[in-house]
Amino acid sequence: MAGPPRLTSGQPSTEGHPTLEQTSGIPGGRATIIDVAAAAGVSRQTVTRAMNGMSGISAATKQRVLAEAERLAYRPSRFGRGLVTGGDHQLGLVVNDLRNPYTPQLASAVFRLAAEQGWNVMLADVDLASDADRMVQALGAQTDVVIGYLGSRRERWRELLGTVPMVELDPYSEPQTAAVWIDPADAIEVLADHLVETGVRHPVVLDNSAPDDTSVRGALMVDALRRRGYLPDLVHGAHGTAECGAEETTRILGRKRRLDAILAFNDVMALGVLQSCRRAGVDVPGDVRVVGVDGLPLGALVAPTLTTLAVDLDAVAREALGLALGMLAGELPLQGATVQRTVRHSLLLRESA
Amino acid sequence: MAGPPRLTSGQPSTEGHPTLEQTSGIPGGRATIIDVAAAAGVSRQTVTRAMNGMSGISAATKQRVLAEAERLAYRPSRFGRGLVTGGDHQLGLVVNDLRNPYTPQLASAVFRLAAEQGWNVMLADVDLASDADRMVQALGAQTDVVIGYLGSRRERWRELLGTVPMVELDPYSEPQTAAVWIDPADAIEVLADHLVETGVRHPVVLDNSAPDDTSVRGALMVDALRRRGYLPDLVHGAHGTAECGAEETTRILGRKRRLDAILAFNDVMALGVLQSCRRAGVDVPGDVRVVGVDGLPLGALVAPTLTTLAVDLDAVAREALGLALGMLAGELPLQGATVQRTVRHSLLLRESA
DNA sequence: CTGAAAGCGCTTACAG
DNA sequence: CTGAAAGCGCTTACAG
Repeated sequence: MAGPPRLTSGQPSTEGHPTLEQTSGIPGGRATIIDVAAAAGVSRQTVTRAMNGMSGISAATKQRVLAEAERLAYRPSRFGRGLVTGGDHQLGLVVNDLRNPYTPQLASAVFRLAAEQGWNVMLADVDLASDADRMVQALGAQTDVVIGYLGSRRERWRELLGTVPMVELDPYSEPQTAAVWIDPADAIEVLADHLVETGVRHPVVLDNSAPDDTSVRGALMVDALRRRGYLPDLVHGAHGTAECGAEETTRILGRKRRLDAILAFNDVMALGVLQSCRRAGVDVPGDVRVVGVDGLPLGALVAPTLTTLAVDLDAVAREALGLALGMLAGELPLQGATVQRTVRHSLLLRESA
Repeated sequence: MAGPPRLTSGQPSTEGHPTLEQTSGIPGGRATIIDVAAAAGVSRQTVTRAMNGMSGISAATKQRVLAEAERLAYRPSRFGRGLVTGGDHQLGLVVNDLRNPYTPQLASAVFRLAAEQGWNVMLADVDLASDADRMVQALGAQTDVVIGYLGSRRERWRELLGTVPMVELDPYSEPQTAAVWIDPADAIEVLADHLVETGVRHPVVLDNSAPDDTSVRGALMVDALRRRGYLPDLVHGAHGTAECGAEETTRILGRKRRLDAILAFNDVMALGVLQSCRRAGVDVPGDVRVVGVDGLPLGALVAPTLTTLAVDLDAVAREALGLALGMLAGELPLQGATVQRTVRHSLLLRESA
């Protein structure tokens, strides 16, 4: 069995291939059904019949029409067709960075549920986008409803989306629209109790936030620990990535003597923490206990496996889609009164704590 | 700082909220610009001016129109608008399973590049989809060009996509359309040499395929090893997941005495291999060397870090988009003669081999 | 500041 | 088997 042929690679066999305009003579650039009809000497609806494999057309005519269509590189306009057929339902999903494993996990949950209901999904990754505002606006123009992470830009994006209904995921403060809260508070209490029981003395919270700021999640962790008599350190990691988690951990380990637990903002950062501990010869959970947040399957693949505050992302997707479809059906208000749902984390004990 | 409010959770405050039809009196269900114009007692283009924030409208009229629009839950049709404005460029991306970390890695590369050029991306995950065929057809109806993994269903999907140009990623055999090969052949040769140099004697290839089948990639590995005098075992894992990699490894380790290298079909399976080795007390790379394919960043987070055949997914995205845009611009043929590009893997030595 | 007219590209009845 | 007519919902000139 040989590898793929290499003759064509990097050297397309089409040098000097004439452009569409040159071959077709269509001045506007793109052929319409009128152009094809004229070229084939038939009416518009005969072209429709040929293109869509409908009945009521002779084999000869069909063949002639299809040949002209191909010659003119004719592709029916999705707008023209959608206008008359109504088109499919289209869901917009705004996410932050597909390279963070949390994102595809959420996206796949939304995607699966949407597909079951016959909805298509358009994705906007506002972290990867060169121009997030334009991207969000374009998303709104192409979709019937938008779900997603809006963060601090939500007011601006609410404007850009115009009349498109919106469901915010994990709002950072009281939302103006429909929203699904993802609430770690209960799980953090359970976790804090667990740390007490296992004899932890000097926990550190590794947040994902600017140095002068603290995330809601980080604040909840610190508060839960304080109420149990701890004096937790709060460390601000700038990026929510494994690299950042690793760097901060190396710094912490170099500085603190008596540290015996690290609560990371999310699983990905926690994986970085584990890596740093491993390299520093710090035993987890023997010397230091490590906990993440999110419940990514990934956490079960590392050694030690990662204890985490897990979210049921299928539930998040279900609630979000429920709100979105309810708004579209007119059963829920589009604006003004906000409708909210909550999905809570739960402590998933694995090996690292 | 308190957690999110819980008053509203699970108990929407909108019980008995009247439906759109009840409030608006629009029989068809959804209001159009005509309905709003009639309700506000103005013409259609005055409604357009109000909705789109255009000039040439008095504040009073604007306010009245917007109020009626909101009351009727009016949202402009994307088809009506697109027909006249032309609409945005829309790229369709067909992928296999977002939960496999390879997929978002590829998707994010495509996404970033597309966004730079002002394109939106619609995603179809044909593994998660309940009805993949319908999904692909819907994708074609909403997009200007489709890129993606088609596997063995490509002929059927080619039909479903109709006139929408298509770029196949990593075809399993000679494609009928434009395609980007992802070719591990060179890297496999380099890897095989490396295994020889490091004294490996009894390598096993852990493929992702049916028991009576072998993937191209697996076959290339076996062949490269044979040509160097090895008698490699070929194991068929059914799923290409970490779980599957782990299970098969446990089985292999239980059976084989002299195994000293495992070449996995992909990184995710290799992570399962590492996990199984760890649990069985088998040292990697001391007792067994482990290699994956894909070059996922994830492989740098585990212990030992994963040696792998890496692909430059940015290059894959670049080639694929180049072909797609070339076809749309009429610079490349849409059908018939196929245009192909190739991106090659390269050996990325980390700790596991 | 406002509206009557034309048209975007397609499909769906309806006649022949 | 084929075509003339109407219409999907919107925006873009153009007149007033």
